[in-house]
Amino acid sequence: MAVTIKDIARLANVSVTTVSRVINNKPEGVSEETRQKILKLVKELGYQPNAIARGLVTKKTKTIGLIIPDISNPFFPDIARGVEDSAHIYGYNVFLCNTDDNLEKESEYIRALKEKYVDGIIFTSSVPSDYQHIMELVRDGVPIVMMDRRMESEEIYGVFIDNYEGGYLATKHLIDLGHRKIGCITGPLKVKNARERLEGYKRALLDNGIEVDERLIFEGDYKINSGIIGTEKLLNDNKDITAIFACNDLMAYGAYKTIRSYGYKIPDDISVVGFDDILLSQIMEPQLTTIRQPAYDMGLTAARMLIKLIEGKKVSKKIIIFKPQLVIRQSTASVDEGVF
Amino acid sequence: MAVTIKDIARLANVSVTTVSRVINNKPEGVSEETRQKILKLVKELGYQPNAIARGLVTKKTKTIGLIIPDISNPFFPDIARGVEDSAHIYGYNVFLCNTDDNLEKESEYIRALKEKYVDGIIFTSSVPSDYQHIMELVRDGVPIVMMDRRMESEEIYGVFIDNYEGGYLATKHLIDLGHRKIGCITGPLKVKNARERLEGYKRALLDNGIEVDERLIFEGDYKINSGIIGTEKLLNDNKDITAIFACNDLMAYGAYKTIRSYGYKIPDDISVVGFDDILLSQIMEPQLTTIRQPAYDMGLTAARMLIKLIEGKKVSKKIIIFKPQLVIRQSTASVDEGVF
DNA sequence: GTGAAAGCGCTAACAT
DNA sequence: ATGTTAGCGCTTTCAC
Repeated sequence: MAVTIKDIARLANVSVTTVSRVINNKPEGVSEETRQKILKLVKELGYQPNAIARGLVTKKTKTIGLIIPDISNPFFPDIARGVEDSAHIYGYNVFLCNTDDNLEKESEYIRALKEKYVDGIIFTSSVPSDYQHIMELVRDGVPIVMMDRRMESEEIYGVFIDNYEGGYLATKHLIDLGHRKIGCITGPLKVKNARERLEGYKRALLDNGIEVDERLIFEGDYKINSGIIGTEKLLNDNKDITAIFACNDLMAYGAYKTIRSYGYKIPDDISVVGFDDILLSQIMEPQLTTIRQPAYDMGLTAARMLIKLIEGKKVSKKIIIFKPQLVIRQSTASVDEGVF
Repeated sequence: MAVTIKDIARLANVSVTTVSRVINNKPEGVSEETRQKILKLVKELGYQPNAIARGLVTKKTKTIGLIIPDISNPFFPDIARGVEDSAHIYGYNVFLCNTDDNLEKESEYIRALKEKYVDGIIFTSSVPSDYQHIMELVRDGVPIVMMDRRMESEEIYGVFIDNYEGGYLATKHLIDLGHRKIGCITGPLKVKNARERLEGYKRALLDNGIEVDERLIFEGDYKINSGIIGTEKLLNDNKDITAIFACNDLMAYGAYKTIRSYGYKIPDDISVVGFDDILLSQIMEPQLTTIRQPAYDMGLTAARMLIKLIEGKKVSKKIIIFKPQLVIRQSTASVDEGVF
């Protein structure tokens, strides 16, 4: 049997109230003498407060939930690490939940997290627009912060990256290099960030007097394989294509594979730009030019925001938007004019 | 205010006991009629049991802790995913804890997890041999399962890979290809798995009549940079080296970089073998020959084992050892005899 | 400065 | 088949 507050109280000849005051560092109403006596006993007996009992009365558990699609997708570990680091600093623990973008699993996790009285939840999931269970959380007063997945509602706090600008930057970079026939392999278009990146791509084209050609757009799913297939389709349908913007690095890697198998060289024949800047992008050869998302910082920020919300502190902005950054490496080159 | 068991009881004109019986699916002692009445109310009011209150009395929280060095190290996400999947199946949630192999952080997490009354803990950490706080957990009766980090104690459950055999396989493969001067970049030797891989390397050498040459061994730390530095040292000190066994894939990648910068070709001039088989190893060029660890399965297995322990079920084996597997890709080739 | 008592929401003997 | 009661370990009024 673990030692409880009662044990300490009995041994110190004081009430549990007094012990409670000491272990919670309440400054008032305990003489230095008794405080020391209690602290001594706490140490000797290795007393650890029971967070469950405490949680039952305070309704606070110092626990948050992190809901992501899949921790083994290389984009998420950095986010998770940021969230966890932030949480740890403030004395919180984090429940890891993988939904595989499955609405049902997401609901299950939400239910479980509510039953366990987490103090708040961070969502980094890319589920379509069925936000019902999320709005329900808001209504129930559970603090939540969205990441990556933008909500329409003004009610909701979140940290995001400017996906539109990311798509724009990537495309603009290619245009500046002289490319005109630029393929785009998008994420799943039911996901908002995928639509935004695509919008950025289109706008950059338009701003530079290039028409949007639907045959140059392929809807992928952010996984390697769709990069492979998408590039095949793009290459087959557009003989004059000189560049591909893959809307994440994993698909860019898929694009590499196909481009190679067609006997083309990167970037000599085809330039490629990715999105995310995961470790992979530095390891691929040639190293991938990509749009950097500061995943770790975003995780850090989201958790900090959530905890402020939980603790009733002022949160200056409801929405924090990080700026994407173009990282130029070796997968992009200017169009060799001789080609034309 | 959330709806409680009392509310349901009142509205159903029954006692809380009866409600408790129903929501916990106790088969005995509730008429079908009242059961239905209660279930209906539960649904209507959206009643969710308070897991904190339940935990306080049952001393079970349906929660486990996962302690790893760093989720952003590419080796751990798959493990974490396996653990979480397993946990989810059995109705458990998992706390993610990153220690950075820092003993102090590990202790902090253990304390926090104990305060939160997790039902058990999985350790995948590579801290040196200060096992005191772990033995303390065992003494306290907290079920724990070790992964990757082998304990001397017979008391402790765990799932591991045969690191010795992995090291042996890697080295033997190189020897079979005709290599004689084989460098080895180890993990941090305070970590047991690092020592075991090195042992496998040495034994394979010895078994094939090759002397162990300490100048061919460099102690790294499982990070990219030590692969870079280690290879520089190895290459400088041993002009006739033809192969390198990097004790994980990240260091193998570092080795690639150095080998390239010296103007050598892989595998023509230098063969490289890694360890882990993370996604990276397929993306590197040439694709890395490596020793595969079934990380996801190991996570799955560890969590299943832990939960059996928690629930008092029979666990057939205290220690489960997975077999490593040599995955031959393109970074190894037979020694060009012309070299000699 | 300190303590008594109530109660958080639930489970589990023990009655009936 | 159902209810009464005690109590899990803690915090929190309120009183002294």
